[in-house]
Amino acid sequence: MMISSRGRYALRVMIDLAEHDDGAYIPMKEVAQRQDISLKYLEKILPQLVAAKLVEGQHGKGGGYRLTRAPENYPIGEILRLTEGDLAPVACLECGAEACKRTADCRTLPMWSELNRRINDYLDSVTIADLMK
Amino acid sequence: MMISSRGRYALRVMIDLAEHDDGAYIPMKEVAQRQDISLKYLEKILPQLVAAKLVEGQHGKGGGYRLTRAPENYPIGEILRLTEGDLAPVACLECGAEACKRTADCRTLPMWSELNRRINDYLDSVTIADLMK
DNA sequence: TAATTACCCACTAGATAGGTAGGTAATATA
DNA sequence: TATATTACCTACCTATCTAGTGGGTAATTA
Repeated sequence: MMISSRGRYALRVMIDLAEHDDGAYIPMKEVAQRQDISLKYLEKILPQLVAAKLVEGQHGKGGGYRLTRAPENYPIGEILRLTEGDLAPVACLECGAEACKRTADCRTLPMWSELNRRINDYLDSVTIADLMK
Repeated sequence: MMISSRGRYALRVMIDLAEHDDGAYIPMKEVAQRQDISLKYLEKILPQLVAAKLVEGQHGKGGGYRLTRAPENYPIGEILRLTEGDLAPVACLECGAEACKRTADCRTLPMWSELNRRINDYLDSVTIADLMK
């Protein structure tokens, strides 16, 4: 399995924020209840989304989170690459991967590259707006 | 990351057997040396390939392994689904997965299904013959 | 000032990956 | 028949990762 709970939860939070967006901040407590996800666990994921400016957080009463873009401007691939670290199907295609010595005449590398391209292309062709009710 | 060493090694063994096929059995000791993979680890993978009749094994001197089909009749997807257990990108699409209660109106399930379809379709469109030198 | 909310840090149980060690069973050859 | 060779089997190990929990602090509003 390729996509962990972290990435799937991030996606569900973003969709939830999009579907309940009325301009106000939405506290994560509400999202956690609606989505039936541990609030504590979400609190570890959200700061990463804030740092990447996918959402903005506001402290205090009346605070919470809110999207920074229109839903159609969030490609799913962007959210997953951020939260999962990478979507590469094999280790040698991961971002910081050190070149393996077999790279030059590796029989399988071209196939992995093409698979990687297809996965990313598809996930970048879908947006949050496509997944809303 | 989605494809573990187990699946990648299985693939490299199959390609090695295909490239060195002269009708005789090829001992795994040779393959392990050529591919620079732990023989002990390969010995844990091969019985699974034998059980699925992807290769046949022969004991004793002059023994080893040999492909049971022509290289163009091995879709990569078949080998990987066997050795990896599953290629599903998310847990809820795995073979023995119990239905999650959100399935009915899950926003993300259709996307995961389509991704799953694309991954399997591509990997089934490539064969061992395509990966040989 | 009190309540609320984001955010930070440390810890943990369980699962999995990627092996290693030490054998036994089957087969060919001398 | 003896020996070497090879597949194949069982048990074990260690490091890493996942999906959390617990206990706070900082910022903001009412």
